[in-house]
Amino acid sequence: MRPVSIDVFVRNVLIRVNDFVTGAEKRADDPRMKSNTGSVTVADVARAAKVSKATAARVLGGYGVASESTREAVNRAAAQLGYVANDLARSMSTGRTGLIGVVVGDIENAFFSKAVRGISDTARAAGLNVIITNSSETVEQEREMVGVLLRQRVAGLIVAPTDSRVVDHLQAAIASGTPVVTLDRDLAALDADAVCGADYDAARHVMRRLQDHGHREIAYVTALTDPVLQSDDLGGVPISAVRERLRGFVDASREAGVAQPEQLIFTNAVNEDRIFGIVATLLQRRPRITAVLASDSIIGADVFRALASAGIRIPQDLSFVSWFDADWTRIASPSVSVVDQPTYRFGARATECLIERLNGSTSAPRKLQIATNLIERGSIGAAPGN
Amino acid sequence: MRPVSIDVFVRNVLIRVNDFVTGAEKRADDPRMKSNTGSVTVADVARAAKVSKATAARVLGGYGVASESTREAVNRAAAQLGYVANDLARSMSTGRTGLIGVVVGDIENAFFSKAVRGISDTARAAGLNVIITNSSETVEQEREMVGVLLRQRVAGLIVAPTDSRVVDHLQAAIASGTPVVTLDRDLAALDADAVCGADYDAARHVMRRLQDHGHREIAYVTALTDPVLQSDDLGGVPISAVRERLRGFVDASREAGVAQPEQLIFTNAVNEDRIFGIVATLLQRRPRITAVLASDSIIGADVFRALASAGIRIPQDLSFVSWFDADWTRIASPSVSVVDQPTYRFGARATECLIERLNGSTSAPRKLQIATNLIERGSIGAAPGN
DNA sequence: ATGAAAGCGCTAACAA
DNA sequence: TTGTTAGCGCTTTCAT
Repeated sequence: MRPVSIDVFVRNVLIRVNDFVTGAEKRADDPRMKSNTGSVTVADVARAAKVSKATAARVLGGYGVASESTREAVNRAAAQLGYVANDLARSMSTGRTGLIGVVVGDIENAFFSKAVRGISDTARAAGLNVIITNSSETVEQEREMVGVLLRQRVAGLIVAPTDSRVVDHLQAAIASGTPVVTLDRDLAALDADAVCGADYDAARHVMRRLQDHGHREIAYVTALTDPVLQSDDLGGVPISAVRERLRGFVDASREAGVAQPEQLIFTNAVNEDRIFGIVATLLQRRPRITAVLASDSIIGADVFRALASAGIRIPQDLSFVSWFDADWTRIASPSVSVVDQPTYRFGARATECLIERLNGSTSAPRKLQIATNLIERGSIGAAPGN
Repeated sequence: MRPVSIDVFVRNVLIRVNDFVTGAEKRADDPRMKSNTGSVTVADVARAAKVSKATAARVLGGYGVASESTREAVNRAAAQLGYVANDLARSMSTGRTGLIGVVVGDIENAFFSKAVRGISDTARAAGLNVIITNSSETVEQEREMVGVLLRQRVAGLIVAPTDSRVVDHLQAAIASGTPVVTLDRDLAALDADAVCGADYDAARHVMRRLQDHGHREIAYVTALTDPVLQSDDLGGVPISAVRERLRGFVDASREAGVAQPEQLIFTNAVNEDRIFGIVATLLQRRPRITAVLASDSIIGADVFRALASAGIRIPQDLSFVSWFDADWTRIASPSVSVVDQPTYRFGARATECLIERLNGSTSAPRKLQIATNLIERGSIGAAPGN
């Protein structure tokens, strides 16, 4: 027989909970009446199960030991009262939150949402939860989000940093004991693990392929703003992934005998209008540009449309390659050749790195390069005779 | 002159922090040596600023009052020590976390990532933070994630529920005082606010449009599994959005004189292979199917490719409409007409609803319908003579 | 304007 | 195996 008195008491409590909605006064008949969160605590469960708080906590928290009978009694009481553990309190005591903080540039970008999936899956498998935030590719928001996550006391941080010149907030995080792994982008000035694509190699590989098809005047379209490209070399480019691609592009062009490859970099591809404008000017250029590289799939999509609406035939008139294997690249006609970035794996590896750090690894920062291969589809053809 | 002693002390501390990396022993010269998180606390700041804990907490927490001079002293000390507030402790005391929990079906789906963006923006504007989780469209994971969020003591929940027959976990959340708003899908059995698209109307509108073009034999492709469609009516369909679209589809078909519209519903469109198979059988049917509706943009993308690879010309041979204005629909050739679901707005409105509840609103659950309009592009044409 | 002390819900010694 | 007692870092009366 179950202890009937408890059942009755429970019903009473539940009714009260419903009556007052917030549950703030659910224990109105309890002289202490202190609860501000309105939730059932270990103390409540302990009382109902007629054991000490510590004992109840042990079985509820799954640590320490307890006899089968008390274990049962506590669990029953917990179930009846609708006990929900308070992870905040638990974290306070243990000093561990089991939370991983993530800051991506743009969650709407398939590149990142796929990476986030990789992070979530890997983290969950390790018993960690994930908080995802967005920087909108601005340092201000990035800094703010890092602050929010640090105040939430995340165990570690995975960040796709917006600007390699701004590392103080991440440096501070590391210094205070919160490991950081950067995603897709490496920060030379930061002693942190980094998981990136092999962007330089990928760019060179694409260029070689194009050059094999007779292309020389190849354009590169990027969201980068003008000013950062002013400097002689590419040192000013604030995102390593972009910089490495550009370096690969420039080196390969130069080796193929292009005198001024920098002039074939088209910047400010930040929205549809800009991109249509870029494509228009790009098509005017003489000697004729015979191939175009898009720095990411968002840009690529608009470049493709601009090209199509300008009546350009791919690949007869012009060859085209985009970074990232987005959905649209297989639906486009012709289907678009892409540099496949396995971003799910980026996320998974980054999380694994972070977990190693959480387990105490203090080895030198590791800079991981994930191989990216060129998926050839229908958008690369021979350079038209010029 | 700054108090030099503090500066020196600070350096000392900082050096130690770096030496020991975790910072766990940073106050090794402090006899208490109790810190397990390794972070600077209000007590540390108070001591450095030579004020009481309460005073330091007041200025650091931005509540209560303090004289300009102490305010300054405290802030300086905090900056020098690298104080980072502990939101866990803060939440413990105040009983409020300022966190919104979100459970979506699939973060990789642009539909949801856009909604998530709407949620994040709106939440942040209200000073709330967001935890995003994934159910992978399974009830088990949905339940688990709701549990995680509840234990994290989120202030409220926004959920895209996977199965309208499983509401106990959400019911429990509401009963214990955590408001819930469902996104994209309504749960008849749950007394919660819901923000959905006007799916029934949208389906009827698309159908009317198609019928105006002479179409009668119109197919509907959905990820729904067979069994749930067994019942006579559509009552068994576990996702309201899908159900409403199907109802609209069936009603409109019937009104146009189609005897058995249910037979034009093609189920199990869960992956590329299945969808190519579905399209193959769909094309065999006689009388000939002249138009196809895809239940979402993931399905739509594969249907479009299957159609294309089968050599079907759109819209001459067949008209095609997909739900959701995904990227690929404008890149496809012809561009695809879509039912535009402003999911950013779905997310924003859902968050607004939730915030109203957090502010104490106890009005009856509101079921919001966001209008969805048909964006006509190039994939709808006259039905070919049959 | 400032300080002392209690407490949020939990875990973690230490005893019994 | 179980209970007692201190905290975790913060907020919040209540005095001063």
